[in-house]
Amino acid sequence: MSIDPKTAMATADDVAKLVGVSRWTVNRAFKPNASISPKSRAKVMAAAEELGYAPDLLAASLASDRSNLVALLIDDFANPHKLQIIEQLTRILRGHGWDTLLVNTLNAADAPSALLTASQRRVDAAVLIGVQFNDQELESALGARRVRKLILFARQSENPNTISICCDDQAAMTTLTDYVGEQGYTRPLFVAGPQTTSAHLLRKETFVSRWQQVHAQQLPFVAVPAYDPQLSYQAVADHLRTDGERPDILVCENDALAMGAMDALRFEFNLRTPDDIAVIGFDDVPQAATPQYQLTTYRQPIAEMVNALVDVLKGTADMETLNQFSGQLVVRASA
Amino acid sequence: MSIDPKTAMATADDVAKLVGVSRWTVNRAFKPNASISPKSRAKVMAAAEELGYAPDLLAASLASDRSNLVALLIDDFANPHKLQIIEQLTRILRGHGWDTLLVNTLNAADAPSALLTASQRRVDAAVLIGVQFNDQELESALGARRVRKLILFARQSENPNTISICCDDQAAMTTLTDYVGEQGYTRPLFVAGPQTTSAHLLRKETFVSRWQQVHAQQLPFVAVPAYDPQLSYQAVADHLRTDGERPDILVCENDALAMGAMDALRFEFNLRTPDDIAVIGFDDVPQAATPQYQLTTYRQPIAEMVNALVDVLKGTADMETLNQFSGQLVVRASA
DNA sequence: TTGTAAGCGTTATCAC
DNA sequence: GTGATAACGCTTACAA
Repeated sequence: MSIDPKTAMATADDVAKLVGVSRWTVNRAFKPNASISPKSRAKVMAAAEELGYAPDLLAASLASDRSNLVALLIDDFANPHKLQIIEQLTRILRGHGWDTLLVNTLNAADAPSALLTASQRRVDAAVLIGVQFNDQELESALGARRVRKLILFARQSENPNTISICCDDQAAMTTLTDYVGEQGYTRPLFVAGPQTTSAHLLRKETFVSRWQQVHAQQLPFVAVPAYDPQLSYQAVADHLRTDGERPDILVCENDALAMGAMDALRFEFNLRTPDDIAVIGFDDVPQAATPQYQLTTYRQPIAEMVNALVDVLKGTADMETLNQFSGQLVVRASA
Repeated sequence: MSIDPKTAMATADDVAKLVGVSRWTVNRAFKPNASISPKSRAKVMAAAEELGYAPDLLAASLASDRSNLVALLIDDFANPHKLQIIEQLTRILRGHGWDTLLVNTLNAADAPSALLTASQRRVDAAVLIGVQFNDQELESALGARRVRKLILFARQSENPNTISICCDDQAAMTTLTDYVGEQGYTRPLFVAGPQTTSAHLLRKETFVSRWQQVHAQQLPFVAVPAYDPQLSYQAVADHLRTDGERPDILVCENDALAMGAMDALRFEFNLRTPDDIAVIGFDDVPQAATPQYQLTTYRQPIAEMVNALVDVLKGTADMETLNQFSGQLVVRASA
């Protein structure tokens, strides 16, 4: 059943003994740029192979105070965009030598405890992605103080103790707002996510203020309690059923909401997109490109942002531009 | 920017000094069932709070040889079912005190290296979920004998050195096959995933042999190179375009393939489901329940299976029943 | 290029 | 209930 190694795991000392060198030499053989003769290294590596030795990363982390571990905190698994981000983050980080601890923070109340766990594992950084964790809670959480680097990914923050790697949401949303105007839509309905933190409010407020500035018109909106297509479906269906004036476009905070909204239009009201009501999203998830959605949306440069995260970890990042990434509007049939 | 604790992190010794007890007493205060007086514990906890102390899990793992870490190896991020499994695994494991290392194994060749990394972090177990990793490769990776427990989740294995936590796929597929027959379908087309390992072939072979046994009829199939709806869309579209006889039902190895297949029917051929061609899947992903799919499928008891994984980690599992879970057919409109 | 000594912060085990 | 000793396997400095 279980693979119980009969003999204890080989250590650097065992290898050293076998080769007839010091433990340090064994260690150097495993360091890329260590000063060691090719001959010694070859001998060490051969012996290591024979004994099945590989350096113990736990002991290494303890001694060096660098874990090469990053904690990824997520609480929002209904949004398919998260799967994309997880994929890219884990892949690119691993390519640069970091492993990823995935922590499912059940809800906002659980986030401080998740952060504490991460700090106890001595992660080099904790990356919060979409976690409902407002700046105030962040400030007071013990875990937050214990974590070396606290990084908000794809989300802005006003907290000076955190590093925010994200698009310029205002700029992105302005692009999108102007596009909606140019296309001739006149009665937008904004479909927003949870209205819990200032960061969550940003896209909506940018859209609303920009629209009012140009069209001098109050805007209705729907608030969905989570970035979950099914909840969006319900909220949009309820709203359209009760509210009098029918919008001509649904401007959605992200694709998860947009897809649910579009489904509601089609299956609850038999409305076509974009002929009856247009829909526009944010994120460009894979499903957005499928024939049933053909969703017009805004794509963030995730890979670039992850590479910036790597720079932050290495300490070589340009901190000024970290929250100024810009993506692109992806125009499809839905709006 | 980063939250560099000005003072070094407090250790158990610091707390001990402040309280005026020994380091071991501090440690006991943090152990649930340690023999320590409530008074001592309270004093220790107060001091710990003051100093921002929390036990270092790295040092604890090193000393105790138990990491409370599980590595999750995944190489298949296009399948939305993975997100569900990840969510439940991370949540339930965390509830029992295990953290999860998420390793993105880029491809089959990369899996041994991912396993090595995990072992170097001294994980208590490595869980392979959907990794294209055949039994032979498994065997050689196991040769290193570095991972304590190697667990295949939601997949069968013939390798006696691994622990397989999964449904009885033959039984499940037989249920499904019989349902298809009972519904009166006569010309099934099987939509299969990668034909790389024996485990991947299992569902298809079960369906084919069961069908032939009852209907004495050869069965066509399509092989999709990955569990990706988009690739399934293409493969199914190509097949239906070239092949003469039109099937009356697509039996898909899982929902990811089924959704792509259904999209192809609708958008490439303007065929309706189930009137023109029915579709049946496996997994019951959230999208399967949406109005556009209404997918008939088979749901595995993921939460139960994860709880079994916890038992395996604790060493309290009944090893006999680990690969005998049974799920249920979820009948919706698609077949 | 190679070796030595002194930690890193815990836990296991035994004594008191 | 509490305290002390010896690991755990590596890294950092420095010496040879």
